[in-house]
Amino acid sequence: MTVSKTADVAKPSRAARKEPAEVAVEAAALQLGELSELLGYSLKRAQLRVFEDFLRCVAPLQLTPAQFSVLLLLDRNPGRNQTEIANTLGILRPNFVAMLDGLESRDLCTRIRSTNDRRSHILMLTDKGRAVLARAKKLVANKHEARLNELLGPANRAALLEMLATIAREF
Amino acid sequence: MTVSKTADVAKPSRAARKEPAEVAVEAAALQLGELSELLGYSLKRAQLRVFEDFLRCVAPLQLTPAQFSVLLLLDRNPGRNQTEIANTLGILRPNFVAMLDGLESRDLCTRIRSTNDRRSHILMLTDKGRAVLARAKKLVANKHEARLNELLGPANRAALLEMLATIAREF
DNA sequence: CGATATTCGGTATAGTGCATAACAATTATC
DNA sequence: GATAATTGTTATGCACTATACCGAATATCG
Repeated sequence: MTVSKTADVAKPSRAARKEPAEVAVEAAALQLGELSELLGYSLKRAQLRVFEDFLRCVAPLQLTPAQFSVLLLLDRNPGRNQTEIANTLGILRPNFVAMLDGLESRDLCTRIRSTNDRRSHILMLTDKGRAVLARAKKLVANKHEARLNELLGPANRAALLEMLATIAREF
Repeated sequence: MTVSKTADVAKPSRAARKEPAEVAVEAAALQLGELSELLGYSLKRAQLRVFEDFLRCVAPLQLTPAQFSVLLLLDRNPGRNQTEIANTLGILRPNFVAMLDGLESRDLCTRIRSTNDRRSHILMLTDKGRAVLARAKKLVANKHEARLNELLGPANRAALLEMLATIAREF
């Protein structure tokens, strides 16, 4: 469809009349050109794919990558408040409120008013939160990361991770 | 960070308000734990950094990564319509309209009603568009990608690009 | 041919992510 | 004790994304 007059490859002209059995010509693939050399382009495309697959793999638990990262951080860092967790994840405090509301309403974590500083809320995983996190970890490891390992191989996957961390840290 | 893309708005000064706060005690760093092994996490963080740097490097031309990719595609694929360009970049047609409006209002490209199919708009770079693209390419190559080469080394950068492309293609 | 379906660009709209300003309560500073 | 800073929060705006729908033009097919 959309046969361009300047197109390089055209169907051999069956010109006079339209033949019904002629399947529509698939448009020629566009040339990406320098785009395929642009790191940001591949980076974003890959990121979208990976997040997409993450969501699929962990769909039974209804966790987004961001929510999963929060649960992981809470498990690893008990006794921290909202600001500390949000800062570590690069989430702005105002935007972290609604996110925590969601997790707390699902009984995955709780806010506890600190006795030291009654302004701050100490965040804790609930038992259910720990259970969900454990299940999520397994899904991620066995379905998500395993698939990446299969695609790239363990060595390449490790190298990729290292380079991405370097960029995130030092770029 | 937070480089506004929409208009001539200058970047909000970072230290405008909060200069004197030279904090003495920084809170102990949180443990990332399994987060550092999660590819999607590093992937997104790296992508944000790379886009941020892209915006900085190409700031004189006021081009976002998405706009740059459109100009690149138009240059490489003359005679294509909006749907083809948008599809190639993973942009939905409705969202591509405003984007083209912006580029066209800056006289970087034009929509030309196709004579073959009067529904479709053939997209073309203007002379100014080609000039801006040429300048943008230099900025990206000399400032942006050069910095990545410096950080990773040419071989690693190529390997990274290849793996990201593989993920974007086959994952 | 003519009726129907499809495609194209476009509008409207809703959801989400991200950023800033401002506020009450609390704590730190001097 | 007066002032400044911090914490969680609300409100708000902007950009990006996704879907439904529309008129015009074209394709399909009886």
